[in-house]
Amino acid sequence: MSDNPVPPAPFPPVGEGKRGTEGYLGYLLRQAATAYRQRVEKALADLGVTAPQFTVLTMLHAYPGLSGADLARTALVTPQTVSVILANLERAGLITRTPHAQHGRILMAALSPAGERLLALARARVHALDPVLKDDLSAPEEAVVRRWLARVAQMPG
Amino acid sequence: MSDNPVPPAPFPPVGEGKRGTEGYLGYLLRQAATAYRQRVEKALADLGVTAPQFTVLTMLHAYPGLSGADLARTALVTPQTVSVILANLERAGLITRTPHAQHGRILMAALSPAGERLLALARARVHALDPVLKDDLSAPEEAVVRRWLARVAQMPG
DNA sequence: AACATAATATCAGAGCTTTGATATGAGTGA
DNA sequence: TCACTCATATCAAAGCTCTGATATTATGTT
Repeated sequence: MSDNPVPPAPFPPVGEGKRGTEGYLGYLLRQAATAYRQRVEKALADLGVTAPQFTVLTMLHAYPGLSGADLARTALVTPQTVSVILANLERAGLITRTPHAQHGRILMAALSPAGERLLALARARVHALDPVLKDDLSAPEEAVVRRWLARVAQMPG
Repeated sequence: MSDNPVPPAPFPPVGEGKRGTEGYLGYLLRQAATAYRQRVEKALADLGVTAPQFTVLTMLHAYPGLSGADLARTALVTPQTVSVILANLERAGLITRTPHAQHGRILMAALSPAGERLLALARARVHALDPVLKDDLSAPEEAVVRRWLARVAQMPG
């Protein structure tokens, strides 16, 4: 057995040591965001809307008339990415796009009535996840987490 | 002007109110992870390796011989996703895959010499980002953030 | 031994995301 | 006016990610 060419593949413990709180901050951030994104996708799945679509719908509800470029800057993604999401939302009849009055090139997006209805359902599902996300953080602890997340999001690319 | 069919598109302030520390925790988490992922991709771009590939290479360096299913569970993604990443890594000559001695179906992955060399370069780049990520957190604050991220990552899907 | 169950791997399709390239429109300056 | 620059939008290709389906291999049950 000792000269078996195939090593026994030591199994990494989950949530301990480098796989837990001792790991790299970036690794932890990625794992947490991945887990949360999947919970959001799961909650929205039967509504036929994806997490990125929900993000765009939410932004358009808060700020009707945003252009694709505006949305891209706000969501920290490229204009090309937003273009794909907007195309899918428009095909689903959830948004409308109208040319800007003065600026001929700009397309202003806004929720359709169907989009508003769907967003109301989606918001309830996603917001129900936030208390779980809050875990057992105390108020000062939550403030620390919020401040850190906001700073990381705003760091220069 | 008041009956202009095109509203003036109020511009959302960046980093304030709902777009800052007062926003939903889930929104903040997504924004922070997106911003960090893009910084990682930027740092790795000229090495020809992506962030997900770096993650898999790192795991295989720490635990040689992991199967695709093992990697999927560790990285919190589906086996199909890992399958795509492994195919690209193998095509690039960065990993090798050998059948398990007993378990005929399992393919054990490990870094090739080229993969080890590339990972060493990539690690230096990515690890250089961690101090920046640490921002100006005090030791107790960092502990709070780490504990929260680890918990969110381990919450049931 | 035969069947059922579970784990592993992969194919197919859809959507998200990036970089790079292209076209259009607005504004500025020679 | 013409050219230059900038912003907006989109196409194309590559990679990541998901759900759903399929094939193969072990294992456990009868």
